[in-house]
This record gives sequence, C-alpha cells and structure tokens, in this order.
Amino acid sequence: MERETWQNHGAPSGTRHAGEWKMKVRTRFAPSPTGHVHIGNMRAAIYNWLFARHHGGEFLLRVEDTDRERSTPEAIRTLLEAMDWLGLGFDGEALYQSTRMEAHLAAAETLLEKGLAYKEDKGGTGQGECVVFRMPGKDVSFDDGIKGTLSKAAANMQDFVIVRSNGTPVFHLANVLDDIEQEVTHVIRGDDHVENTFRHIALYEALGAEVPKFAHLPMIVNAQGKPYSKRDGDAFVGDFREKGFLPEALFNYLALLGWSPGDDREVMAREELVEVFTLERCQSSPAQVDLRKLTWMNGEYMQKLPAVEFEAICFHALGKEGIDPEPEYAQRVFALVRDRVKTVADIAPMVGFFFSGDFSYDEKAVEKKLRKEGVRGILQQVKALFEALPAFDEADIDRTLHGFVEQAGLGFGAVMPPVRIAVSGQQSGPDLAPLLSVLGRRQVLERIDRTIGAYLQD
RNA sequence: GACCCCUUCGUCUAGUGGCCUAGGACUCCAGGUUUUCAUCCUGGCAACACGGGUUCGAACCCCGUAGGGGUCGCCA
Repeated sequence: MERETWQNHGAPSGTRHAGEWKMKVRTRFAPSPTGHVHIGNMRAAIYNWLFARHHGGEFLLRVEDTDRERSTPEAIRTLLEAMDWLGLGFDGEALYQSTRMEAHLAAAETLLEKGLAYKEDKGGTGQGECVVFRMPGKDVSFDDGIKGTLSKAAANMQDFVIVRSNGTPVFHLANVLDDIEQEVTHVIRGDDHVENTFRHIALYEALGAEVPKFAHLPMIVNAQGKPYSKRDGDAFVGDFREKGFLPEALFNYLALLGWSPGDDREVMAREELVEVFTLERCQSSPAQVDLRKLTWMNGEYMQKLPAVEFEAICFHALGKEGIDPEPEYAQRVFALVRDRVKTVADIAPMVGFFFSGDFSYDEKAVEKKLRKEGVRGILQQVKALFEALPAFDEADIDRTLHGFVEQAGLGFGAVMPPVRIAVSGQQSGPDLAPLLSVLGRRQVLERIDRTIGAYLQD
C-alpha cells in the first residue's frame, strides 16, 4: 500500500495521528437524483469507488433527494440503474437525505444556541427569518488531494444560509452533517465544489467534527472544450449505454480521463485499476471527452469478450430489432463479425442482411461498384460457377473466386465488391468467402439474381 | 467585476532540473498482411501558451502576460 500523503486539515505536517494507520477509508457518492446521470458525476463516483477499493475501505451512496421537485422515484431508479450498470456497488444501505431533516434542523438549533449562527430576515424571495451560519472570520486553507494547498482569506468569505425561512435545511448543512453521519473520511467531488469547501470546513469545525480530506476533480468538457450543457445531449450515462458502449469500457475510459497509471497502460482490468489508483496521479486540468478513443477502447473490450457473452449481446441486439434468429445459424454469423464490431450498436446493421433478404442497398456502393460496365456479366458468371460447385463451403468458394479472377484477367477489386454488394447491400463486411458460405448457396444465388434484376437491367 | 483554479501533439496523457533532438495512446496519412472493405502489423505527421528571470543546465523552480474554467442562490 502506498504512503498516506494527505495531511489532516490544520495538523502540523509530519505528525501522525493516533490510530490513523488503521482508520478505515470511507468515500461516498452523493448525487441529487435528477433523472439523468451526467458522466462528470459518474466519473466522480468511479474515482470514489476506486479510491475506497484501493484502500480496502468503503464506498457509500447518499441520495441527496431534498429537492422534491426533481427527485422522483423514477429519477432515483435511473441513478441506481446507472450505478449498477457500471458495476459501482456501494457498501451498506443508501442514505436518503430527505430522511435526515430532523437531525439537520437539530444541528442548526445547536449552532444557534452556541452563537455560531443567527437568525435574520434577508428579505428578497424568502419570507420571514432564515438561519445564517456565521463564518469564523479567519482565513481557511486546506490541502486538496489533487490541487494541493488551497486557501481563502476571511475577507472573501461571507456568512451563508443553512436553514431556509420555510424551515428546510440548505445543501451545505445537510451535506456536511450527512458526511459526518456516514463517517466519510475522503470527499472526492467535482471542481465546482471548491468554493463550498471553505464554508464546509468552517461548518465541520463549528460542529466539532473532524474535517475529512478533500480532493477536487477537474471538470469534463465537451468536444468544443466547453462545459457540457443540455445542448450537448450526449453526456448522460444512459446515452452511452444506448450508443452501444460496454460498461467496462466506459468505466476504463472514464478512469483514464483525468488520471493515468504513470506508465503506458491504457486498457486495464478493473482490478488493475483498483490496485494502482491514487489521487496523486489525477490531473488538475479539465479533460475533454473523445468519442473516437472511447469507441476504440470499446472495440478492445468487445474483442476480449468471451464468445458466449458476445453472442448473448448479439442476440439481444437483434431482439431489439425484432429479429429472433435460429441459434446455430446465428452463432456462425456472429463469429464472422466478432473482431470488426466496435460497439454493440454496430451489430444489427452489420449482420441484418444475414437474417432477412429485405435489406437495403448502400446507394453509394451501388453507384461506385455495381453500376459499371461488365459487372452484370461478372455476376452472372460467378453465379453460374457457384451453381456448379459440388459443395458450397468456404474453401471451394475461395478457390472459385480466385480462379475466376485469374481466368477472367480481372482484379479482385472488380469481382469481390460487386458480389458483396449483391448479397449484402454493403461494401464492407466480413471476408467474402466465409460470408457467402454462411449465407448459403440458395440465398446467394437468389440475391445475385435479384440484384441484377433491380440494378443491372439494360 | 471580485475570489479561487488551470495551461505538453487535434484529443487523453508520460515527464517533479541534466536520461527530452519531449515518450505512449486515439484520430489522420503511407506501406504491408500473396492485390475487396474492415481488423491486424510497420512507418509517418503532430506539442512543452507567451515573455522575463533563477541555474553550468528548465517542459519541469520564480515572476509577469495572455487564454480558459469554477464560484459569487433561502439550487444541489
């Protein structure tokens, strides 16, 4: 295990606290359920999870559902599903913040009694008095696990509301109190919370609680280098799932977005990530999502999938298209596209023609490769050769095609593409001979005929 | 505007004063895999934001400048 490099807030550097060595690391993910789980938040969850696992500690979930407007059961379900999908299991029971209101209010009462907070009618939107926390009037600084020492002068910090005039606790109070309740030792969250941290530290101290360690992750930005907005649309975990990304791949990619192991490893198993993950190796500048790299990484994971799992995914993908293929045939088809599929979403379009003659032709391919002089004759000759074949297996087809190319004095480029398009409508796909063999002679002949009829009549 | 923070190839990053004529990955380009597309392999293009210091020596330390971001709610 690595050396603990974090200092306790306010502790003289170099000292070791009694019992520190055996203090159990506890991190948490504390999202407010809004129905969409943003990848920025998900990455924070991943880092919390990784950090806890790395230290043999616990990873907790707290649902900050005090905003009754947005926190619907449906939204909570979406959140839980996203975590489950990514394999982010949490320890113990989830804590729902809405159940903690009494404790929050009681704490505010105590602060009031101690003179650490006061009541005030601030006017404006609210009606009546709210409870305001009194900042202690001293500079605050802390050692951020990622950003290093951060400090703020007393003059730049104002008192803030902890209980609304309608009697409900505000985020700062609830968040800090719940972290105390859950005995969170390390708060790893987004950059957008650094300003809050100064206030939170003051709250911890006023509450007489030990201040946890903080670490602030830089933001994730869109392809334009700007913060994600609703407009970008594609930054919710559910979107990535729909686009056909594997959870393990997304997990790996997100882990690498703002962190690196320090060597050249990139495709890393989860256990491997757990083993080497440290906050010290986190980047302190924003990271931009690159869908192409994610896609590449996803392809790596697709290829590593055990055959049965890959097949299950394929069956599922086809099922969603309303295709319920005969298993044995389907397995032979899937094997053909095994190492060319990058995402789950690639599957159905790539193999659809195997299961239905009612496929569409790629217009560009038709124009470029099919509607050309001599193609009709080539297809007819190839068809005749196929008809005459004793068996329609891969080796025979391959031999036939090669023989024909040679005998006709043509290039492969003049023969293979037209045949491929004739039977699949596409200009790319699995190797041609195995493709034809799996498709079967009857279909191949039929499709060649049909293609000639549709596109190559004089 | 105030306060905090950030700045290495297009992107993710390695790099903590000499090993850096800056390494890897994605993308892109070229060639190869007995001449289809893709995969795969090999090679290539491509960066220390700028200006000053400090030092024998700076991507690495200091100071400025520029650009970018976060926060400034009785939201979370």
